[in-house]
Amino acid sequence: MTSYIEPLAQESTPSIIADKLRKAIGHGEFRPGAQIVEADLARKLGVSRGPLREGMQRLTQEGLLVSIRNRGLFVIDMTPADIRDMYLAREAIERAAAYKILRDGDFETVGAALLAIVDRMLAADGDPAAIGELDIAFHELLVRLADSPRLSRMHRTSIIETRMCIHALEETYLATDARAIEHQRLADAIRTGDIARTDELLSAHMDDAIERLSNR
Amino acid sequence: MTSYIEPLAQESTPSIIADKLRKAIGHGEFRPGAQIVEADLARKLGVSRGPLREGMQRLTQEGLLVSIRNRGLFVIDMTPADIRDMYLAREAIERAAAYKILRDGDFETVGAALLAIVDRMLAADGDPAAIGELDIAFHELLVRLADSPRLSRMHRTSIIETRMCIHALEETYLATDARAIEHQRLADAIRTGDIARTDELLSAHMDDAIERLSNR
DNA sequence: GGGGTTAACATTGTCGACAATCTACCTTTC
DNA sequence: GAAAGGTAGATTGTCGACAATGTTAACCCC
Repeated sequence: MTSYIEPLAQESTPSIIADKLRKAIGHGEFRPGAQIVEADLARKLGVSRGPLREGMQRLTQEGLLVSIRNRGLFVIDMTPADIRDMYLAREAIERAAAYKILRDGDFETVGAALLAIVDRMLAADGDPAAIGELDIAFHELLVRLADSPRLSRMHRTSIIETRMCIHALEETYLATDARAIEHQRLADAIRTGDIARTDELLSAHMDDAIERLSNR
Repeated sequence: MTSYIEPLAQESTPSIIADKLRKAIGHGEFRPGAQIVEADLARKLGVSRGPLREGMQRLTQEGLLVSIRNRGLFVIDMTPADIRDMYLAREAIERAAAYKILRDGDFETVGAALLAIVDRMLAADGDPAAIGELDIAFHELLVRLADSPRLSRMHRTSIIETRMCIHALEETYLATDARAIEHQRLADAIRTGDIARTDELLSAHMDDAIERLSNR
């Protein structure tokens, strides 16, 4: 049971703006390489340029936007090298998360929760968009259940970048059951507490993803 | 040879401010838990509150500052749980960096460069401040030589947090040769390309650090 | 004396305006 | 005709002022 009495965290305007921008970028509302024009966006969001700029600085810090002085802010354009680097970072984070869960977490419960997502993937019956979302949900849940503020924060950025990639090539996105099976094996390894196998599967999983995204 | 002709990256004011703030926090100029008063700081830095706020948003995103709405920004106070979480993240990053170097980098050169730092640690002859700086330099170099923008960016935040911890208890900081030896073993493992041993030593190294910082 | 209300102060949040800079196009010159 | 120079437009960078909010302390009432 969670108490109703908890410190109420009023989010600051810049953080709300940052969230909205992240979603927009992840869902392809801003194309990679596109310029973010402050005045336009401020008008659309109904705020002035000040808070908007503050929010955009957050995304710049995360590496989702790149700043060119006196020119403006641009959405990052993921080169093949960027994709590899992003998966390197994601693997580092998710490995640490899995390791923490396996070592001093309730890996059986976590594994079961992950398998529930796999079930929904299998039920999605080849719908690329749905499977893509569930794929991301799987990895988000894995890191969230590791209960590490730092890993979660770092992971969030990687997830947005993953979304960008998936969105950029949704049409050529392979939505076979193979994806679901891969996740199922991983969840099973976690559920049974098999560290070595989890490590191996996670590593292979990332390599597969790079492979898929590079051969477009 | 590096060419003199290269794209000149003019850093934006917020990013310069963010750098200065990171240094100040890392070196204990702002104590953990202290409030950052915008007007004062803006005057000291010779800028207006606008760019300053943008820079501070970056540190908020990194988790170095926490924002309480209408109250202000405060330097993070590292609880024991935070220290553990920080080392979890640092280990994840440095492991990935070491792994990348060992797998497809020039691990002999990297190992040699790291050993050079160890030599300076041994030559520092027990000076806590010098050894602390070299300790950090060792880990910074390790990640930098992995040549991964994302790992480097994530690592930078962790390093500031490490600095905060070291600075907070510099007086009780153990400056024995044991620290240098630990790093020496690690550098040697990398130089000889021994993945398993690097993994093991890195993990033990982080556990040691947590141990040291928790038993104050 | 404890609890509640009120007023003054300090600090942050937001905005609009102006200055600095860059890009693109047009003009001039050889 | 091509290159250099100049100009207009658009966009970002910076600032100062004002509004909103929270805190503190004094004061009053019970």
